Amino acid sequence: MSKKVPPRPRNADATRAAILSSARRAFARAGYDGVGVREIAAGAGISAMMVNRYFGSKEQLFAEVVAGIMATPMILAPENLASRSLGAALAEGVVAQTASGATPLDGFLIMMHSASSRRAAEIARAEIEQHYHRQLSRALGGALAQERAAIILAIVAGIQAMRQVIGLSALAKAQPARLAAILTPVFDQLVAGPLPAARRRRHSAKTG
Amino acid sequence: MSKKVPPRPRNADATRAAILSSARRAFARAGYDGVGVREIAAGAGISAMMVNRYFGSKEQLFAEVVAGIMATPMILAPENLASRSLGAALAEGVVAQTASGATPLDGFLIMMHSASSRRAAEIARAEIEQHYHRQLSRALGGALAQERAAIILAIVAGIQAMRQVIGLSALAKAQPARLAAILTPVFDQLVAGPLPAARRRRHSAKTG
DNA sequence: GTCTATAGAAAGATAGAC
DNA sequence: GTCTATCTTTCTATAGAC
Repeated sequence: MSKKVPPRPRNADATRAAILSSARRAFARAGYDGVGVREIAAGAGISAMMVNRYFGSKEQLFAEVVAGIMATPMILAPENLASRSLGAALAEGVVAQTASGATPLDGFLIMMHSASSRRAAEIARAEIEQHYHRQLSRALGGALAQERAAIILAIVAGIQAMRQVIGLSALAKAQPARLAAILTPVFDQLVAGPLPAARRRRHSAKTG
Repeated sequence: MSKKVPPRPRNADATRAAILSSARRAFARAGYDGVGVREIAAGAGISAMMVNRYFGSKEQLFAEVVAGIMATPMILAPENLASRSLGAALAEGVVAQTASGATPLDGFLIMMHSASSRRAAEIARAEIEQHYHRQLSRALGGALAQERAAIILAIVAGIQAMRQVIGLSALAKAQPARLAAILTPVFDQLVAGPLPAARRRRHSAKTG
């Protein structure tokens, strides 16, 4: 063959974006350790070498992917939290967005799948605390706000994990409305927070 | 040196148990992909070759570790569920057992850390459904028992993940009593299940 | 039953041509 | 900017001596 393999049109921005997109999909599916740079490169339609040329290392690429995901608003974004009943918003949001292969929560998938890598877990923890936990703690306020926010995050992560990662039948096949009905009072309770002792026994007894 | 390296005393049962113990610790810490047979062997005080000699392959060793864990009762064992307030038992149990490097919940850690491996996820799902979810659904009873049981499992898994895998500060550093105080009403609500509409507002108003 | 030594595959990262 | 080819390391698994 006299004609060389036609080199890909040179476009740094497009290539960089293609790598990020491919990496996001790959990390969400198989985690940091479960995917190689060759596979990521193939998904972007380039050769393996380019990944390191653009991002320096697999680890730096992972960090950029995680940062990009954290920069996107999601269920716990302030807009959703301020608009209506927090409990209902959280319940409906988490049920809807963990249903199918919804991309908005790639972040949780990536973190779950990458948790076995020490470095990946550290990156995930830092980003979660900076973005989600900080925002949610402030939105909640009241006593034990940090602990309540952390527990809400843990519940969201647990639902995500059992539904999409493990694929627990009772969650994966459940009717969304039923799950939301179960979860709404749970989140409502966590949003309301511990009532002062004097009021504790009157909680939810208003119309009794 | 004329004296050879003294070979380890030959004891098949002890060696096998040592490998299983080391593997359990290693898998819980770093997941299926995150640990090599060399490391497992070192933890058992033997050479890497012995792992495959005893268990055939790394995957078979993993399967035996998981099976061994699932055979052991834990927080969700029927005894605990039947003894007292289910919500309080669940809350105190999960808080206490996710605190330090408690071994009883190695199972959750291993599954979380190994979730990126397709085979590991399948093993985990089958075992969870057969043991924990089945037991818990029966213990709960009532409407939507399967969904409620699955959500309880998801919450336990989420707390575990955020506390021990991710290491979210607000959970890792929190006082156990405070976490239990927040979680008890959450679990109580899930254990009680959705009340008939006529009774809903009287829930927890008994001694008011 | 246990060891040392190594085969064979796959990973991340790099060199140098075009 | 992109490629092919290769370096180096690390992994699982096996062979063969003692």
